[in-house]
Amino acid sequence: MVSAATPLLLPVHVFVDRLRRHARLGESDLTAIAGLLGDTRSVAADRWLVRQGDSPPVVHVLIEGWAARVRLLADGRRILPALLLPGDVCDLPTAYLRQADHGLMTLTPATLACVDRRALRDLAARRPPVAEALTWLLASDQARTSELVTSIGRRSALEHLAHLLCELHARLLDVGGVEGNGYALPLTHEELADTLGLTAVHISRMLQRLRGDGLISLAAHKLVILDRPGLARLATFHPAYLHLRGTPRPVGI
Amino acid sequence: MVSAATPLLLPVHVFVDRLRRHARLGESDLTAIAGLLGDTRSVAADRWLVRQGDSPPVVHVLIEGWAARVRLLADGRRILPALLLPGDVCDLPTAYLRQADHGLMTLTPATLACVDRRALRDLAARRPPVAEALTWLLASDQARTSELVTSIGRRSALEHLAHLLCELHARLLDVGGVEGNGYALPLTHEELADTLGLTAVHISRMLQRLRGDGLISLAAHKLVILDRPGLARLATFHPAYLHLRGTPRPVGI
DNA sequence: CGTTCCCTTGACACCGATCAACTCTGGTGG
DNA sequence: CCACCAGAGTTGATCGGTGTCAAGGGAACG
Repeated sequence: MVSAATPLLLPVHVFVDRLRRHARLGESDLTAIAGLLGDTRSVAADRWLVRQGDSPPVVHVLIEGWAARVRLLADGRRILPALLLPGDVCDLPTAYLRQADHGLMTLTPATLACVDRRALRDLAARRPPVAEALTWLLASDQARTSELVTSIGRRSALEHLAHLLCELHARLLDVGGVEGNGYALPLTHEELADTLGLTAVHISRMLQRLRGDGLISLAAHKLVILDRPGLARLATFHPAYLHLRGTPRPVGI
Repeated sequence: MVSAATPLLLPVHVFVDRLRRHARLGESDLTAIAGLLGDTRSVAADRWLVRQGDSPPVVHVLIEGWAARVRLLADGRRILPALLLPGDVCDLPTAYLRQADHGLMTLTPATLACVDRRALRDLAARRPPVAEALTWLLASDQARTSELVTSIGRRSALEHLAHLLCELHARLLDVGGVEGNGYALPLTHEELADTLGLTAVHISRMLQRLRGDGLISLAAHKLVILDRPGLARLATFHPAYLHLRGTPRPVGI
């Protein structure tokens, strides 16, 4: 199930590899960062890694599987302000704030690396390029969140769903999680609903519309994009906001 | 009108003063930052400072007045993913990305300071505490945007509006823009609608509800919060996400 | 083989959008 | 100082998108 969700090539170094391609870091910087990524651990699906309000001493780097940032309101309403894919730093902002204003949980079985907050900040202080890379990560994270605000606030449910499917395609492409025109989409409708600010029932309806319009097929958590230009047009998807400049990694083993 | 909207004490140094209170910077760091804040300029209301897609060579720091980040969809739909108040850095993320994925415009007459992107990054490279302060700014910006996602995605129009009024109160308090229980709210209903992802007509109705419930009064762009606990309760407003640790500045001259 | 989620579909309710008319306000020029 | 006017706010009627509730079917897992 893990390997089905994330067919990655070099498990542990998705993150370092991404930095190599997108940030301006020398090999010694990369080695230093890799040195902080000590212990890797495996976690089952639907487990809390960080609770809202905690202040964990580490930053989590996702290596395999899917995770999400989670925000809860007092009465149980829930939203996932970020879906996290292999190579993503899950909670970089909280390394610089007193407490996490979002929780962090796995959505599939996952493997993670942890980086000590203090060690990371010390490394950044000693190596300006590392500090720049972290800042770049934060800035592009912010860009993604702004795009999400735009989608939730001003796109229709159908447009927003199409946009999410396009975004996931582009992000997975960058870490080698795409095969052909499709990818594994391990989320339930409820999880999709909570990332889009909608309800599971409505997700089901909108997926039926996308299927009926011949834009996608989705079964057994395998998504295939049948008409990529059409889907992108419907979503007004412009991948520039993802700031993925490097060439995508090759697919398969 | 400008001074009515932003009754500030030490115009040029709102920003430096905020860093002094919230970040761990030595006086020499602060002086170095202040040194970059050379030329200040005044801009009329409703002027573009940065167009979506541009890559301006400077970062804008708002000194007086209100501004906003603006995102536009192809068909004219608009959302303001951030309202910017005196002391805010308007577009720090774009200093680290190739292009701005949001525009930047003034909402009232405003005065701004510009900082050369390159000079800022150089300073951060030479002074780790400055780099940390920038990272802190980015992280708290991200926290605000996440809260916005929560509000747009999961709060009702009434709750969201109440939340915005609470947030503005807290943020203005931090820069000395609050008098008693009220503050100048120079936005039109349409601008409020575009920050909440709603329509101007609905803003009008929700403001009437808040007035009718005795929570606020609003006339001539002067907002008074009549029942702060009540408004915060309705909004489930918990100011922790703003990460304003320092003591608020005193009010008046 | 059974049970538990998860997905699907329908009927209906409701929140917020849209359209339209009217009022109020503040700024401008005579 | 007054008359005018454009933009902003208010209110009502109606529409539509999304939520809610409920029931049934199917797939995955023990």
